[in-house]
Amino acid sequence: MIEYESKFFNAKDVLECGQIFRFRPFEKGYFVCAEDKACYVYTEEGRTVIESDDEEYFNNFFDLLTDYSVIYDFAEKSGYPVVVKAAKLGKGVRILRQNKEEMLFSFIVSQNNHIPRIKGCIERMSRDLGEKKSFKGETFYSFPKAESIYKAGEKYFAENAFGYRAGYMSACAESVLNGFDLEKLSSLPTKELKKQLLTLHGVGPKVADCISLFGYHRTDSFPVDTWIEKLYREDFGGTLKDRNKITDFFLDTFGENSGYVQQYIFYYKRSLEQ
DNA sequence: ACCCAGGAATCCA
DNA sequence: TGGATTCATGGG
Repeated sequence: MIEYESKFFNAKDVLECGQIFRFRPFEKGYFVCAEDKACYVYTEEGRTVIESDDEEYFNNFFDLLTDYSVIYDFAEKSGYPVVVKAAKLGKGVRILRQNKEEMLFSFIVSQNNHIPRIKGCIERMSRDLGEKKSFKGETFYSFPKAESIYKAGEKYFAENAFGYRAGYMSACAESVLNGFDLEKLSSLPTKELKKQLLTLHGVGPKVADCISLFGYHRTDSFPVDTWIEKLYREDFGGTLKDRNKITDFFLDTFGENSGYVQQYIFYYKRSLEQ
């Protein structure tokens, strides 16, 4: 069991800010799945508890070595009211260190899709193509490997409500099997990493930025989706229409902390409009 | 019936 | 290079 005392870790904030899809309410908190592992996490009065069979993995997963007070202070002193408000609301947000391949396939599913539907697709896919596991008496399934996704074929995804993303799933699975090495890209600078991710069929700028931020922990990434675009117009008075240029605007403004700011404001904007 | 969602590929000028 | 169109699906 890991115990972590900090106001900069809140299970709800971390899980519901949009960076992860495989979690569900459980007892006092949440049951979280990552790769072929699971944990139980809850926060009570500024104290977060993590139970798992692999503490080293989840110690890294929840980014426990990073001091988020520095990041929070940066947001609070940014000079942008919306960023200050967002950081206050999502004080317990952290950027998880998730598996690269899982991020690739998860965010392919995410494009032009609603979050509840994304969760459903990923859950069904894991049940059908992953391995059955259990933790604390709960059944869960590992995230399927590229090989399983490739073997399932485009037909499986088309028949299981993945829509036009079905072809992207098998195309990317094929690339990975044919030697597209996600781990090897770790040595590249962020711009070059993104450039390489963009060569995958079905991976555009937004999905590449999500993989870069959540899978490689490149906080000099700034995914722009419809929510961020709306926020950019309404709260930053922005006029640019090209999402690539909107990304550049935020990168120029927030630099190495762009990814953290992005999660704060994405979570904030969505929580307002529910 | 319409609109929208953590967009990207494709076509077209 | 930049803009419009097309691509499935289901919840509101």
